[in-house]
Amino acid sequence: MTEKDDFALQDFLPFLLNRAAEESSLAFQFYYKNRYGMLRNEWRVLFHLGTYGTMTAKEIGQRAKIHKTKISRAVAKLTERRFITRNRDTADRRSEHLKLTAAGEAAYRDLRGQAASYDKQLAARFSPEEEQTLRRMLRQLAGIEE
Amino acid sequence: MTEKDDFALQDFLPFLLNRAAEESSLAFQFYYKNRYGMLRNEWRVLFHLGTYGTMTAKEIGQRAKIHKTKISRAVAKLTERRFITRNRDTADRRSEHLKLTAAGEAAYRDLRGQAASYDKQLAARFSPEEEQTLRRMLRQLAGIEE
DNA sequence: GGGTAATAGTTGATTTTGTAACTAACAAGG
DNA sequence: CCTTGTTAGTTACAAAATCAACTATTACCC
Repeated sequence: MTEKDDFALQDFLPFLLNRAAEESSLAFQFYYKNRYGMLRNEWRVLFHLGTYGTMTAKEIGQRAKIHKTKISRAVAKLTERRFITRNRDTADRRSEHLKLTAAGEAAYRDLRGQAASYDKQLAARFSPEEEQTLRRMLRQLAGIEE
Repeated sequence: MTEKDDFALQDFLPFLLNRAAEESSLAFQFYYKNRYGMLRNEWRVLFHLGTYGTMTAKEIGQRAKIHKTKISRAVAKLTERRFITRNRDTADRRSEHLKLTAAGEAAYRDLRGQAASYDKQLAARFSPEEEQTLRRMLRQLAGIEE
């Protein structure tokens, strides 16, 4: 209809990235959703605490670039479900130190294993060099410092 | 805290993809939102009609993998704003053929130009070979046939 | 034909997200 | 100490996504 240009939606990086993100998230999302009733942000917070130990909401937000309201709600739900505990900092009583409970640890271990193998499966479509390049480029686009 | 494993959230492809998608969509989203008051799905529908000419809602959904309710609502809004027209198929009166109006064409042209240069800008961070590889890998992950 | 299933698209109820305003606590300068 | 500004985190309200049910039409097939 319109003049043929060499630019199509299928080539537009934001579109491609969104589609790839959605598609690749699907199978794993299914897992933590059905198995633990978690939402994406809850899984992310859980993962951070599992990986880095005790953190405050702010630190998680900075590292994962998740907005504070999302973290606040994720933390509330994870606490309610006894996956994490909150401890107010005695020096600065505005912030809280978050930490996984035993149940949280168990969920984390399970999900991390699942994530690792799923990641491997996704990456297996590419050569090791390609894979490395892909991750580097994505970090670049995501604005994540090396 | 927990045993150090070589798997971090920053390496998890679905996470990386999501972050990269979010980050890369931001600047462009600002443009079609502020300039045309469009939502992401409306811009996508517009772009499809601009690129492929007349299509039905179903066809757009299949190509872009957007759920039919999102398309239905996007189409309603685009029609209301006189960006597209709807024509019922005479043979199968369930489906409608959608087409851009002159105003829709104009918006499409503007946005496509904007998208193309934004895409170029994003890709400029990489070498031409890397860029090509990136798009191919993303198409792979997105499940878009070559 | 007449009944059942399938399809295109819409609508409504519920969840989830996004945005802004808010509370509580600390900081710093006078 | 008191005012002004900043920060950690929460909450309220609006916008959007999700999911299920719905209408209207066509297809199948006995």
